Amino acid sequence: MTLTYQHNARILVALDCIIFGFDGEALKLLLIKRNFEPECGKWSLMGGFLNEDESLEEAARRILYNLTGLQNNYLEQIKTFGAPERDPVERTISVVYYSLVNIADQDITAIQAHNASWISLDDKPKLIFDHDQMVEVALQRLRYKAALHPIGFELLPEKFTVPQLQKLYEAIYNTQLDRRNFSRKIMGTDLLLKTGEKDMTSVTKKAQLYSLNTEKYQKYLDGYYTFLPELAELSAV
Amino acid sequence: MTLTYQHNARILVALDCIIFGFDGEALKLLLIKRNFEPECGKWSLMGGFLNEDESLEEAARRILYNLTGLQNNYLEQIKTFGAPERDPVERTISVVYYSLVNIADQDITAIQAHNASWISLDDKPKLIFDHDQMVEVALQRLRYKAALHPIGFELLPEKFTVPQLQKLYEAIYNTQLDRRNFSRKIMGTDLLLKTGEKDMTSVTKKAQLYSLNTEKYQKYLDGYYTFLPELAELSAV
DNA sequence: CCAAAAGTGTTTGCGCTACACCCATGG
DNA sequence: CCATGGGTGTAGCGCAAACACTTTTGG
Repeated sequence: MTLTYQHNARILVALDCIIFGFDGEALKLLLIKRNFEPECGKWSLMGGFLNEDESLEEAARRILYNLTGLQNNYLEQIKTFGAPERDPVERTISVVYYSLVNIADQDITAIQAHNASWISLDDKPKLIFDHDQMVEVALQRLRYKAALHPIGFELLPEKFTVPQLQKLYEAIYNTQLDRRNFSRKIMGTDLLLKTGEKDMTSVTKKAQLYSLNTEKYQKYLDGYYTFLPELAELSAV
Repeated sequence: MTLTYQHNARILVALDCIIFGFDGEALKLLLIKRNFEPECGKWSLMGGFLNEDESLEEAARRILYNLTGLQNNYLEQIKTFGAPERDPVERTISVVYYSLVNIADQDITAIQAHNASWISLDDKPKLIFDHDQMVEVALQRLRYKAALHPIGFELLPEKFTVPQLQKLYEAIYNTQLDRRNFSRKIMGTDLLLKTGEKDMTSVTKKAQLYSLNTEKYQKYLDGYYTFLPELAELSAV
């Protein structure tokens, strides 16, 4: 006799992705204006269902790739939502991931085909089902993580300036930082490599362009570092 | 026509619980020596399947209650495991929770009925499926969380001494701490209330018994606090 | 009176914060 | 030469780490 788990419920497993981006000014979300049922016409996260033969992370990457054309982004599982009535169509649990992408790398055609747009966190519309709650948890997690690990870089282009990095952190934590202290702290990590180039888009003094020291970056990711102490308390869980 | 998600796969959803306890000396896990299939005779975490009408947390609490007779413990979702072949019987994803319990409160009859025992982390046997990995992630998470939030108290009895609390932290992080600095740091939080009683089990000087200031405790849980700076780097993620 | 563990005090130094000042660029 | 924004330096303070000493208890 072959062993089975006969009498237990089989349930739909969905995945939803919170996709963060940064345009130099504000922290943004890639959201979908649904042109399909259910809740057609309303805003939601990008999602999909788990297939029989793929892992959760594979499914999340597939969904992300379909929407943005991007692969190998920073992707992290956050939490699984499973309230019985969360999807009115049928009992569905949803495994939620968040990803960090460099807006400049996106595939605009793919995004438009899905009827998606980048929307500032401040302008976020109400989303369907429990997606608002998912965004809330994702933002909390991003703040928590970015205060202790240098994942912010994932949102920037290859080459970036220190003031750009600062703007990013200010957007994530919705706060103001001291230019001098920020610069010293970041420089102290040895995470930045001088490229020798300067940011020519600026009108006044051109800032140095840096690239990420990927070797050190890996070490900082594996380890733990009070990246921005002043931000720690803003990242309460 | 009613809307359905017809063509997508329905999948078994399991829950597995990592149950941490502390006996005054070592950090322990409540593990099951399986007397049922599959993998009968081997060690595993306590688990079960999600029912149609319950939420994930409800299911986790049900499983925890069945094994220990305990309710209202500290319980937190960690991660969902979903590799296609993780359960050889049938495709199953597993939502993993960890809980902190006071060993003294357990229901011994229930535990024995499930063929479960408390086992020190150091003596942990190999577990079935991907359960070893789950424990690994749970321990990481406990360390990460306990360095920034005072959840350690959940593992202790109502009344406890400062040296007991210190022993607990030393067990969690597998390290030695300075008595003087530890005491000062903990006292500075105003989390402890003097009971006036003393620990009579000790042979030499009897230590003060304290209880938890639950009001302040809630605030510390909601917020963020570098509880034990020296431990922060041990809690890398 | 001694050993073992609990409790209190003190110094030192590093790192965060809050500032002031100089440099580069375009108009 | 002036406005804007980038880059570097410095003083003060608070907290954590590394210590020594006293107190309580049982034998």
